[in-house]
Amino acid sequence: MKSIFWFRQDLRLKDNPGLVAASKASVVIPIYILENTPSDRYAMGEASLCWLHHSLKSLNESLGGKLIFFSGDPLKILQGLIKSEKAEGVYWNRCYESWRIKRDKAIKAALKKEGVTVNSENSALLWEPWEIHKKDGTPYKVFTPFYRKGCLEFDLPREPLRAPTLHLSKAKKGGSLESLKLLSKMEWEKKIVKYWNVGEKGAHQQLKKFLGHGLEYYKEGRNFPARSHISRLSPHLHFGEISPHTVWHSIKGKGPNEDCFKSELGWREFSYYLLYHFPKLPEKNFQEKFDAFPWKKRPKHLKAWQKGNTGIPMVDAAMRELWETGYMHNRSRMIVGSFLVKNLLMHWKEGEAWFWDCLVDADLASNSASWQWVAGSGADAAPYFRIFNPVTQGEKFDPDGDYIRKFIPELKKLPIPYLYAPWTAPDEVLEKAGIELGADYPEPIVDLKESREEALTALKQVS
DNA sequence: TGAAATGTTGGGGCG
DNA sequence: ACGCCCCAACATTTC
Repeated sequence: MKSIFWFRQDLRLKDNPGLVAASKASVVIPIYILENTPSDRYAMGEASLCWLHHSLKSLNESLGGKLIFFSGDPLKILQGLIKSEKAEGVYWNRCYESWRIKRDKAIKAALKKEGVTVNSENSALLWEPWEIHKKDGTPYKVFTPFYRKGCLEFDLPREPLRAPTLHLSKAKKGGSLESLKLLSKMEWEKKIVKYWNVGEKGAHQQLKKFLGHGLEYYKEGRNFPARSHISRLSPHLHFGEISPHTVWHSIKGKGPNEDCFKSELGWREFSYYLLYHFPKLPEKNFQEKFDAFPWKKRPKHLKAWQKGNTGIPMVDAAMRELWETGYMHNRSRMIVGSFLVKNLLMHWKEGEAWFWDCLVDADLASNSASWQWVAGSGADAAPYFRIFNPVTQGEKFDPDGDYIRKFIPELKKLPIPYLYAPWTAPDEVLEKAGIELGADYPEPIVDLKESREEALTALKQVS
């Protein structure tokens, strides 16, 4: 007897409940489908496609080259395969984007009708979104009670499963990884390979590294973008190269920062939870009062923000980190988010779209929930008056200037404290550092104080 | 997981 | 020794 296992965002063998279920039932035909999406909005961005390519390559190696690739409409592809392979079951792990939930439901119904066994499992979340609710039955809208009362008191995450013993069969039809042409469009590949170790093995190595010397100072250290006290597991988690359960249980008893890091996994759950209960989260303001806000269109400033040419070093270093590595430190994400939405008064969707394209960890739930959080329009969001000062943030969280100098080499010779605000440096300091403002490095595109005042006045109206 | 303005306190210099 | 002022350091309030 043969079953199809459909890999999706669970590109791993360890702790993979769907794969375990399939392997218990029968010989397994492993496949991956590059799914068609209801609109470009949901199609993967460049960085994600690049990561996906390498992750699939690694997975295929773990499967002895037996993974077969398709692209298009999953239902048609599955129906075709079931026929040609005489398969009797289809297994997968659940995804939580609403278009996928709807689509998977339809697939399940159609296949069951044809007498096929269909089984889906949870591989991605510590708590299923529909299990957690307030006493009155409505969903939580505030993180702390969601996490403490809703999740932790509901149940503790299950132990991770071992990789199953697989009896694999290679599908006769279908294509190679190269046929998906995931790398066809851009130059990201070389960069990604340089900065990351993509795949299940890489994910576990990264976890080990974090447990070895990141977690110990996590609570404090995670605020400093130049230091390595963050897990950097987000892309691995997004693609399911490692499960949140594995991470959760691996940090048990690992010191005083354990709970702090666990609650970050909690925020990931909260984002998925919000997306599940409010499927419009990627498109609509969670708080409707923001719908009327007159966001500005300023294409030149948007471009300057995207490419890290705002003239404000902490913002530019962060944006260049993103462009260079496909990743951005969380402290930096808050700084550039606040700057775009508040100092530039541009819609959070502009930022969300750029991150979607550039981040290797781009994730519909986390990305839209977090941008709405920054903008103040989200659930349990930052209040409208919380506006980061990128100069102060730099002074506090990049005290040695390492982060700025790493990503903005033209400012290398500029001494502290002018490094955080080059426009305040005396002429002779700039000259000595070999910088001509406006030529070697831009003048700031907005005045921080004025734009702050303007944002406060404007945002006060809707709040 | 803010920043800036405003308020309070207490030590030290000085007449 | 005393009152006064200055101001850094910290606390509170406001947006």
